[in-house]
Amino acid sequence: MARAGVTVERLTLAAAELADEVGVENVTVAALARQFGVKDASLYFHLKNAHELRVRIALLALAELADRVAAALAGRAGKEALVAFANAYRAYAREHPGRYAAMQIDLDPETAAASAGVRHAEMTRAILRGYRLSEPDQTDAVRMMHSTFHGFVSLEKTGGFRHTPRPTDDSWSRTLDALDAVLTNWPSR
Amino acid sequence: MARAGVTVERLTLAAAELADEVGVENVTVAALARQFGVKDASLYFHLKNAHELRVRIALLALAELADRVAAALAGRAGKEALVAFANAYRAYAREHPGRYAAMQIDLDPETAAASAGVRHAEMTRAILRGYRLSEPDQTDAVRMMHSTFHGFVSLEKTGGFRHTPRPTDDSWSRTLDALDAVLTNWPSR
DNA sequence: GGTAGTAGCCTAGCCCTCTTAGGCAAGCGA
DNA sequence: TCGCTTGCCTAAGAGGGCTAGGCTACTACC
Repeated sequence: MARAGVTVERLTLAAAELADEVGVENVTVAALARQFGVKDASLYFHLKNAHELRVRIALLALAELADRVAAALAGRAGKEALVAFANAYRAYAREHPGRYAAMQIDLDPETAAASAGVRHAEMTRAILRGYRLSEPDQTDAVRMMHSTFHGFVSLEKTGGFRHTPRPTDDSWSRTLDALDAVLTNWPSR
Repeated sequence: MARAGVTVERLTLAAAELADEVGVENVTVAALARQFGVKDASLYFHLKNAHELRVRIALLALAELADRVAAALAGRAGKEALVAFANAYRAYAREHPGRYAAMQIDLDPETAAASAGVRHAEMTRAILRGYRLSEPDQTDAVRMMHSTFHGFVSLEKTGGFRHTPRPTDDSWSRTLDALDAVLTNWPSR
């Protein structure tokens, strides 16, 4: 019997695409096996378990997002950098809902530390260079920014903004204005 | 054979408690049936399907959270109201992780419109009375606030803040300061 | 107080998913 | 060419979701 040529990389990519189509919760080992024309049990030669599959999707997404953000950030500073970062983040979440959802599963500390999440955090910090904040305000600001981005994107996706007719795009750009304003004028204790 | 006395209300409550213990994704019809000393198939007399169970948890959580927030908001205004709202929100999410997670599943429009989510949105708007914002800034501000709260709580839970030693409580209170600052000084277009 | 009718539970059974154990064959290196 | 590793297989069990159809306890009504 011919070999199907299954590798962890190909599995992960296929799983990520499947996640974007049908949602992470429906990314099943069996469905993936079908796509590769292989029996489900065979995938356990490449994978420890179904959870590992989801973790791999998350790690892939984290890396892809970090790349995108890095590209968006290149050559920009201040508010321009903030907006570019935010838009890259939101665009990725919209284009890849399944991958984005996978990013939200909690990784164990070592995995997280080795992930592109670290790079991501560094870039968020880099934005703040345009706003001259010192510690611990910088950390707080990074957390607030990330919270706002993630919260907005997440609520937008689950329909949390649907009861008001105002276009979410407009709210998004005004939210970024507000974020820029508060970063330039960070309150003292 | 004696009747077990299963009702949709008792099922929902038990499911919500189960969700807080083991996570929504592990709230299964079978597990619930075991808790009631009943066969799993019997629950389909009370429930359309497993998804309905999760939706019911979400609706319960939405109502409970709205109650909590309403209580916290009573007699307060301005920043005090903002902080009280935010803390009630975060406290609920921490005490009831499973219920909170269930709140994030997307409800179909009619269900959402009939849910306590509406009450929740109204209360968020009520906070802004202390900040004299007119439309559409008000809507944008509501969305930004909700995004920040949800994003922070959600990232905190999944460990998104773990790579920095700073206590999340401190970042939380500073984020609220920042939010208050930007609401009092909302940027013009 | 007997007797419908229905609400509440049950068994049987199907399909799907996850996962382990053990087997066979393809293809590479010696 | 031989053998060993790698990649796939079948078999099988556990558990969850759900449907169909049956039995029983309670209710309401005459």
